Amino acid sequence: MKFDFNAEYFNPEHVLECGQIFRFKPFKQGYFVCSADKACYVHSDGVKTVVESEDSDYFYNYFDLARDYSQIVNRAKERGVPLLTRSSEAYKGLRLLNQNHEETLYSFIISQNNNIPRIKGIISRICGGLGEKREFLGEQYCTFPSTPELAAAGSGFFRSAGCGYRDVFLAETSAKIAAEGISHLENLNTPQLKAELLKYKGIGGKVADCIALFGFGKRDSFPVDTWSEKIYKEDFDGTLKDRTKITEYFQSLFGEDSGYFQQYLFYGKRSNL
DNA sequence: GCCCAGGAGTGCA
DNA sequence: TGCACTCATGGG
Repeated sequence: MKFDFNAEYFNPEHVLECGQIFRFKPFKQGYFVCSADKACYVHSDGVKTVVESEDSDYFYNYFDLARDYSQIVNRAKERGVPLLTRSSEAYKGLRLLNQNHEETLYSFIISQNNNIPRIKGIISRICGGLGEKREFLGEQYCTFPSTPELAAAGSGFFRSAGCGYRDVFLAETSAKIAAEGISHLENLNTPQLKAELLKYKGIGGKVADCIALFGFGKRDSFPVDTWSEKIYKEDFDGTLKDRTKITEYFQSLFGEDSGYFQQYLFYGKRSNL
């Protein structure tokens, strides 16, 4: 099955390269993208962006296609912040993904104090070791392991996959979720969800914000990492040092647009816009 | 060899 | 509460 969408506000490169997703690779004329136990092929000619998969409904929601991003970009430009104006114009094809809860949670535990290429490698090895092998469009891929499979693997597996000291975080948190489930995380507001996420080993403020934003659709989240800190100092003349307070500063400034604007800024800053 | 990466846990004052 | 220290690992 395939469907297409206006490419102006759906650019595969912008969506995938902005740091919210770690399981994708160049494929044919676009990208091969994996999410949970599914895969799709997304490509664009600049006019139409096409998504091919075995589950159109899943990927229509995954790419957040029910939302009008032209209004978000317009609101970003109205802020009068030079970096935000440049970034939202240059990357107006960026969209926030609606990712799987558990894949997002484990992936961002791995992301702490780590760089994106290495994060991709680690997650790829975890999926290769524990996931189910499948094929789509003649391309082999592996599903993201279930929580019970991760919990059964133990810290030794995570260490061998290259997780480093994060091995025990993944082992403990997957065991806790295997025992308790995560259904209690649904239908919470953003502060409530963040407070619950902070109870897991390996999840601090920044990672909780990323999980809330990318895995639970909490668009009023504003993750603050080393890049956001740099943006705060250089582009907002900020003087606060506490990352929690920097997060609160941006949330009070951007409100319900926090998550979108954070991604424009993050991607723009990393791209040296 | 050093510094950095989408940071967080721990110990100590 | 605040702050310094430490934690694997690979790239530049």
